[in-house]
Amino acid sequence: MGGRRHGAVQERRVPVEFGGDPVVWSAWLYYEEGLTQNDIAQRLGISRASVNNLLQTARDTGVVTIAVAPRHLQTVELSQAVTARYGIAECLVVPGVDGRRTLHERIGHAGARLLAGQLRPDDVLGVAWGRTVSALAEAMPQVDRPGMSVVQVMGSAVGSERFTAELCTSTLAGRVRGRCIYLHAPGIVSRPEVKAVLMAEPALIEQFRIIAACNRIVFGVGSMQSISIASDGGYLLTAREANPAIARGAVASLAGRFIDAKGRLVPCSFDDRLIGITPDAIRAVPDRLCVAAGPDKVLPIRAVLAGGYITSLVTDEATAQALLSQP
Amino acid sequence: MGGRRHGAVQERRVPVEFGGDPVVWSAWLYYEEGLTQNDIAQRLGISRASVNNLLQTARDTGVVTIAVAPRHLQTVELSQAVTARYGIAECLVVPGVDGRRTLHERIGHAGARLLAGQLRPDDVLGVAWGRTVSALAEAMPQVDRPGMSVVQVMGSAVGSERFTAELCTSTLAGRVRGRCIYLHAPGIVSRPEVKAVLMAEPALIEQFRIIAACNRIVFGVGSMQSISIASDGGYLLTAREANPAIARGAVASLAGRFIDAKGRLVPCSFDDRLIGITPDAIRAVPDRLCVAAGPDKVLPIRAVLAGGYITSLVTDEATAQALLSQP
DNA sequence: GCTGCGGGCTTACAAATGTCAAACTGCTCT
DNA sequence: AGAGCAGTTTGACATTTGTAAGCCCGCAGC
Repeated sequence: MGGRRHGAVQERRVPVEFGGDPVVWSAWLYYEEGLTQNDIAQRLGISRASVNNLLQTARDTGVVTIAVAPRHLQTVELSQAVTARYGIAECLVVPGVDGRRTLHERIGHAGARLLAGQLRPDDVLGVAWGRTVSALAEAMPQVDRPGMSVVQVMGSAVGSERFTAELCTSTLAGRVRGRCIYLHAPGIVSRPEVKAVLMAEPALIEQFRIIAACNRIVFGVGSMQSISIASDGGYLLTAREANPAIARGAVASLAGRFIDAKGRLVPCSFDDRLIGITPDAIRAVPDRLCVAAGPDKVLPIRAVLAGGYITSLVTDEATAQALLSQP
Repeated sequence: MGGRRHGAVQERRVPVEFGGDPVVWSAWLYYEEGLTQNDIAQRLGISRASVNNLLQTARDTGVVTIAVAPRHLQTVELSQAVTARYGIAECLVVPGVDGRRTLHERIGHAGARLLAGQLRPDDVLGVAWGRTVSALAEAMPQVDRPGMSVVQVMGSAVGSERFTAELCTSTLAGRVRGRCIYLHAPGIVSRPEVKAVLMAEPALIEQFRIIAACNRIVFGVGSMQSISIASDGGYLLTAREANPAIARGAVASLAGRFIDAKGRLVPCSFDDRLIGITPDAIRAVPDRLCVAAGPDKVLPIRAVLAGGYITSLVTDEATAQALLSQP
């Protein structure tokens, strides 16, 4: 009632002269002019709660950007130590907190920030598959890069719908408002012959041509322990198939392929049934961002670092520390 | 005491592993992880007030960036109307508020934001002189553009120390961490011969070569009413010198020269005693940002718009409205 | 060794902000 | 016309944040 009367008494809410989007106005008045939400509410003839909502919207839609410059995070000692020791271009180490967000979400968030700062207008960005990559896509701020292409680099899973390769790709493409290019093929097929047939398809040949043109790629890395989880999703492999690889030294899975502690490919029975980017092709991409953290990821991360698959790493405090303790 | 005892009892917070700058750390936890200042204080083992201070520092030093995307401000109808009607590339209209900041400060602030978003690594930025330009320089956020040059395009005044051309230039150069290039000459000299002598100096020839190389320029615009003010500063002209020009239709001063309502140069007795960029040279710069607002600036802004001296305009609500009302 | 001084940290308080259930709008459908 | 409904907006409240006066500590001078 107070509000109603107030409004009725005199002012034309959002009056004629009030030229535009109240979201933009309030964002400006609040973040740039330093007015309080109260002042703004009065000016606009709406309640303070509404102003609060407008500001929320402004943040959500990217009208205002609040960001910690990633280069400052890199000044943290841990980051620099990792960068120096493993000879990569950059490393982001996020603080280990025990809030309600999962580790994946926090790493993904940081990765998104880093990525957002790096994207150039005409980038061709390859996107792999995984829980952390998915979190990264979700956390990606809205940035306009209409000239960009976002490319799915691993075939699709059949199982769970929440972390599919397509979803990672399309979410990310949406956030940058770029072109979204799917890989229309299963991630793993039943027989090598099927793969051979598919790979001969013009559509797939074209797709792999685009994949080879990526100048940037985002991926996670799997531990051998998580293979069983992956198989739950019906995606990749059963532990039965993985065991022989483990026996031959495999410590990590990178885009579905196994590598050993030195980063060397461990050839496997199912390699010729996988459809997706190869580790060698990853290494050919100029900027290669790996997002991964957790105790079980320490060895895998070491492996991809050793293999030279990474130029940028996003991880957390504990994992970084483990990476730095004696091999 | 709570705090003291607590700290003494057991833990080294901010432990060895705490790799870095508490400013960066708290900024990340607060702005990216969404923890409250309380949570952070606990984690870091300091008081919440200190965390608040750290965050303040983080904002001041540019560790976190909070910005309203200028392109959203442009969506405000007024901006669009001005852009359409006068055929310029962009126009920023800031809300008219009656806070404690002056009009100059608010316009300068907005201009700074716009400029910050436009600057490219190798820009050569020309800087004129004026109250609003000065405010722009002060409000400029810290951005690293080490490859940039910032060039003074008008000779120096003798009078007041607060708004000198050198100060505008050097402040701006400092904010972008670019090279600062002064114009070592008076803005106006006593006799044409003096100007001729100066302009033959190799140092000045070089300077004007650099000025001609600007790909971007920032300037204000003077009204004929403000001439008397300018003369107070001992800078430009006396009303006595200006009057004949007014009689011949001058409505605005642009970098010391007078122009009429159509934007045409009004030749004056003192033109050959002014040292600085010419209006024609301004028009040769690709990106030309004009910052100006106020009732007395409406005619002058119309004039520079008519003359095609502007590609980007920053002004306020009232001025934009006046610009849009029938000529 | 005592005393006075400056910087930074803290405590306590006042102001500003976020949240949520309830009220209100502008619709559509009967 | 009236009821029902989805999406906003609002007022009240609990939490979070900003701030300023005071405290503590290390240091220089006596």
